[in-house]
Amino acid sequence: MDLEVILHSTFGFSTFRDGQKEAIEAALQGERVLLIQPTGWGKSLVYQMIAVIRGLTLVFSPLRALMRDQVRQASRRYNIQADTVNCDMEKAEQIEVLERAKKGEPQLLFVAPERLENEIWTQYVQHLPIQALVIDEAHCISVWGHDFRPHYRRIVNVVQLLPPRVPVLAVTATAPLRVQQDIQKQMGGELRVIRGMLHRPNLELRVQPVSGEHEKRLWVLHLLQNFPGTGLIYCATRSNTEMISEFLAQAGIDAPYYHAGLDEERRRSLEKAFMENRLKALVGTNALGMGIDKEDVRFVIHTEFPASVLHYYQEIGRAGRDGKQAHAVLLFDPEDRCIQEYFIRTSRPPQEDYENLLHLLCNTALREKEIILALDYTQNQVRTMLHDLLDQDLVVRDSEGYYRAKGSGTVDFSQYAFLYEAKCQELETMMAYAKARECRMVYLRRHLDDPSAEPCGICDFCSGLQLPSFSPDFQKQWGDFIFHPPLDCDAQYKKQPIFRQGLALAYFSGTDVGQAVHQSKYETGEPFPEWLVEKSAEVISKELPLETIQALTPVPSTKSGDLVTDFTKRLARRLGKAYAPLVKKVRQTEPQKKFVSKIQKRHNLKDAFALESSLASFLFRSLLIVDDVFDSGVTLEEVGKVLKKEGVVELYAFCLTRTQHRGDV
DNA sequence: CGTACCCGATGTGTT
Repeated sequence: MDLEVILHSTFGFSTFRDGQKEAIEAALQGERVLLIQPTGWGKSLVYQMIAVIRGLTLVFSPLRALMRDQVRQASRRYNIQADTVNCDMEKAEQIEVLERAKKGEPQLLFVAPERLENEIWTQYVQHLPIQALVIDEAHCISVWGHDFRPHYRRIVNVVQLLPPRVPVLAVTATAPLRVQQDIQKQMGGELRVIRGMLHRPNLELRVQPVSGEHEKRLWVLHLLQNFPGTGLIYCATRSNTEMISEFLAQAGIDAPYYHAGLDEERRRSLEKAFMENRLKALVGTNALGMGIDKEDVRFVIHTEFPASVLHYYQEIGRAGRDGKQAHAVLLFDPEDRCIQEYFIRTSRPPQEDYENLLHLLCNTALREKEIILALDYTQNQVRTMLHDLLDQDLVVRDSEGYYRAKGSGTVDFSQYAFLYEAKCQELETMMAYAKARECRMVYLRRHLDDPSAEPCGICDFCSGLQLPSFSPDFQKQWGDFIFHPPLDCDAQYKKQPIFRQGLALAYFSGTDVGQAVHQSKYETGEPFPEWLVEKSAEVISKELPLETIQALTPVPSTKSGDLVTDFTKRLARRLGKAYAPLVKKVRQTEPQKKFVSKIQKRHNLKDAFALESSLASFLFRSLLIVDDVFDSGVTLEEVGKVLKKEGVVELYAFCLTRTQHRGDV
């Protein structure tokens, strides 16, 4: 078999890159190959060629968007038969593809690891003539497989079904030894590891020490005004992406926020706009990632450091793929470790939850969905626990998806404690990057176990160059920004959005507004202080179309002397608007637990509100509904619906505070 | 206070 001939005839290249041929040959000879090379090096060609030579090649891929791109690229560019099975397809469509695969027709078949427990899939899998198996973005096994996406630890089950010497290949840009070991477990045998050099000679690495979000904002704006081209801005939380994006908008820079809370359509349209250079930047959480395939990203700025060096290298790796000069700036504030520690802490539920779950499954066999409802945990929590219990052989899952406890065993948490320590260590290593007294690129590469690392010559350590700072005038011009978080009021009533617009004065946590609300609400019971009325009035006058709003309505409570009622009265007076308590609470609702799902909140509040006076639509076309804390938005929705039903046309919402956690869990 | 996939329950509107 002459690989060069195929390279030329199918792919149109005349020579292989260093390591490509080695990887292909090793895999074809039945070795288990882990190929580590930076993005853009040509890892897909390696498995595409294996597929061309061997036939039906099963590829595990982490994202549907990635699968789509790969199918398109393989079939359009190289005329390779490529297919995918995923949840945006109808059942019949899935069966069609699997029937074709049974006959060995597609050369490439892309699936997510979660496919493994799909009923249709399990019926077909024994009959598929799989000639090779590939794990794309294999670091996901380690980064996600331990908790977030446990199906990444089930890949080995498929590998073990394959006849011996069937090629098994894993590819990624980042696999330090710990990750390599996790990958090896899933590949089920001795690994041939091919490590390329992770040097990115055109990436200029910089660290800028900062303190607090005020200073960070100024730096981000300053950098954006000075960097040419387009880039990415990474934040640790969704709310920070929204804040940064709004700040930049006020400075005239179009850099929308991007995170997993946006719907698919919005995400795709942002990606497209970014690709077409219609945006200066995208401000995103780590959702901004593997789907972004743009050659000329000129800069990546981090407003908070990520969880590990691996994460950081992956994220900055999206800059400068075209080989031209690109910047990677980390705005470093050691205080930001708290948020990463929070993510580490909560990546697994507390021990007692495992015991509750195990206890529940002793008596009855339940499906995942039923467990979620019975115990009121999130899907992630339940899934993580179930897979841990499956691994420990304490629970079994039948073919219909029912889980039951096996007997009387106890959960062993020692492994998870070990993992916790490893993650903390990786966070330390990331933080030490900011303080490192050596070439930044060398530091990153060494911690990714890249064997050869020469100083890059262009990072701040090598070059001795710091980023030029901004002037006092600049600081004066942009320094007084205060963020008023928008409220996601996208719920519909009769195809119309219930609210035209919603606004909070500030976030609940970490702000003086939040503290004042907390104090009145949970400690003193005293009315909200007057400065809250004043600030609210200022913001409402500025941000909402006050002239069209006719009156203010409080979200009602069954309590008398309610804080919100009192506050709304004072606010209405201050704004010179009518105070109109049009809605009343008609029954007592359950006191809220800390984390309940949106569905349960809706259930709790259903028909809890009714019209106080039938004059609403007669008197008012346009109302502002006022509350103290915006959490999931369900309360506002319910109150809004009552008024909409009565014919009030325009509704606006104002809350003193908005929580930062998601209400949709 | 963040990441995805999958699947079936629920709600809304049309014929």
